Order: sequence, then structure tokens, then C-alpha cells
Amino acid sequence: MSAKHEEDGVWLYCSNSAIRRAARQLGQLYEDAMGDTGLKGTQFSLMSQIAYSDGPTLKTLAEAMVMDLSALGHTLKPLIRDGLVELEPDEKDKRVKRVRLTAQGVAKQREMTARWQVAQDRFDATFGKEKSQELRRVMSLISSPEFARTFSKGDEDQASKA
Amino acid sequence: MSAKHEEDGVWLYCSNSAIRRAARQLGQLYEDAMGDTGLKGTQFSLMSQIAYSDGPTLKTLAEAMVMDLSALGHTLKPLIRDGLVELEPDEKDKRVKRVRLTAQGVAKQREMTARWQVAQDRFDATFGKEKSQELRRVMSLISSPEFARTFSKGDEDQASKA
DNA sequence: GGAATTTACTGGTATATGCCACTAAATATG
DNA sequence: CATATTTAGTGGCATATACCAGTAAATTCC
Repeated sequence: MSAKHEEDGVWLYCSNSAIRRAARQLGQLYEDAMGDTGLKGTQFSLMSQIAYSDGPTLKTLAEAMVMDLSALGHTLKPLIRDGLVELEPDEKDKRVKRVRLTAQGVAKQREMTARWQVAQDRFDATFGKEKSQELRRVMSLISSPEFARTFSKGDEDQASKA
Repeated sequence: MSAKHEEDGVWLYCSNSAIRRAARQLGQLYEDAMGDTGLKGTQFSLMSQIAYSDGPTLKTLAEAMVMDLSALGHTLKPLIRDGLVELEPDEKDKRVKRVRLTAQGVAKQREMTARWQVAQDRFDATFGKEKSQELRRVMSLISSPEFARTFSKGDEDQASKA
């Protein structure tokens, strides 16, 4: 760390900073491209995953999203308040609550998907469709429990080959 | 969107969701690897960028970090409160405030850098050192103003070649 | 030079996200 | 079966991060 040029910064050295920074930028770009839908990109992602899953419990949804359980609960609050999502206690296990979209939520999610496609298409056009898919695969790898396990053990590689 | 397997989700289709999810995971991994330092990873990143920069203004720092100016201001609050960072009004332009680490902030940042290196090394070991650097480059590209411009215009590629 | 506009920052409000402590329900144990 | 332990959620608190509406200082434009 010595020279201070423009375009230069910690993100060129710290992978964590780099990915967070890119996440902020991409979040903005998608948000803008989707226009004002009344919902944030994160809310759309969450609703989409709920729709994509089959009546997930808060726990399993949190794991899938790689989110803290309580964070998920907090994030769902506004969506529940606005009648887009609802929680239903599980019959068998009374500790468990299942998450699902309401009819209104389903409609909203569908409506937003069209707008999302615009953003996604722009990303593919800008970044490259192939690279885009590859990026998602890499992000998915980093988000996997296996990756976390290997990382935490502080062991030598296993997921790399470069 | 049809089959509902495990390990499957919106992150395999939405680049925005994918990167956010990975950011959450990586944030956790770094945080854990660094141990309890009294500061969050984001705070460390911010302090490092401040140290790396040369008396940046709030504006330029926000741009470098790809953060909203007001978000940066809010994020700095706790650091200022804890005496790690300080703002100094610019002499020439009284609208401007420059950001810098206090002596205590410099010490803290140095101390944390050692711990950060552990996390970064683990990431490199798990993900691959080469791939890791490439990842940072890609994240940096996505975070660049040029990328944002191209994306926003909705134009065809320019940054891709895949 | 004075009004209009732009620029840099502040404060309020809302969502995003994590940790911790607590509760209730299910499961394991003796 | 009664108790210990684990599991799933909830609520409080703190930081992360964005948008919007001011405010003040600098710049632009007659």
C-alpha cells in the first residue's frame, strides 16, 4: 500500500471489500433498471426464492439465502405488513413456520419479474452472457456450505485449481 | 423456474441475488476469521480505504467505495464516536470535509490488518490465489463508472468478450 | 454584483443484516 | 416420565446502506 492513484483502492487487495462494493453497485444498477416498483431488489429476490421454493420454513429459507435467521425475520416484516407474504405455523412441528406468498404477493412477484428481466438482460449485454452465468456459478460456489467449511478449517485449497 | 431441488435457487439465475448472497457469506467468513476486533469488516474496509487514500473528502470517498454519500456519513458515525476517524473542514472550500484516521484509528487499522491477512490467506487458499485476484479484478470492473454507464444505456456489450 | 443553480453535507426515515438473549416446542437421556 | 439439551422463532439493539428534504457554500449567468 503506497501509491494513491485514482481507480485504486482496497478493493483491489481485499476480496471481501471487492465483492461488497460490487454488490452495492450492482444493486443500484438493477434497482434503477427495474424502475420504481415499490419494492427493493432484495425484497424481490426474497419473494422470488419463496416462490421458487416449496413452502420453505424460515430456517430453510434463511439457509438457502445464506442469511441469519433473525435477519430474514426482520426482512420479511415489511413484506408481511404489506400483505405480500404470510407465515403459517407448521402442523407437525409447532416451532416451525412456513413462508409463502399471498395471492397479491404472487401477482407482484410476477409483475416485477418482467422488469427484472430488463435489468438482467442489460447485465448480460454489458458483462457478457457467458461470463454472467459463470459469475453466478462462482458466486454460488463461494456461498456454498462446502466452501465455508473449507475456508473455516483454514486448510489448503480443494476448490481451486488455478 | 420449475424443479425445486436443494442447492438450487434464484441466485443461479439472478446475478444481483448471486452477488449479494456471496457478499453475505464472504462477509461472515472474513468476520469469523478475523475474530473479535470490536469492529465490523465493513468498518475495517472503510478505515483501510481512508488510510490508503490521501485525505479524501466525504464525496470522493463515497465515490471510491461506491456508496451513497449519506450512507457513508452514517457509517462513519460510530467510528467518529469511538475516536477512530475524524472529519476536518477543508480550508479552501468550506462545504467540503476531509476524512482521516486518528492516531488511535491508525493503530487499530494496523492491528486489524494482521487479522485480515489471515482471512484473506484462507480465501486465497480455498478459492485459489490466481482466481482470487481475477475475482477482484472482475468485481472492480463491475463497480466501475464505465460499467455503470454502459449498463444504464442498455447498450450492447463493450466490456465483454466471452 | 445579485439571483439562479449546483455542489457537499446533514438528518430523518426505511430497509438490510447480524448478534444476543429469551421462549416455546421437540428430542434425547437417565 | 421428568429433566437436560437442542431447535426454531421473536424481539431488541447496532451497524449497513439508500432516498429524500433541507442547508450552506461555491459557481454560473445575466
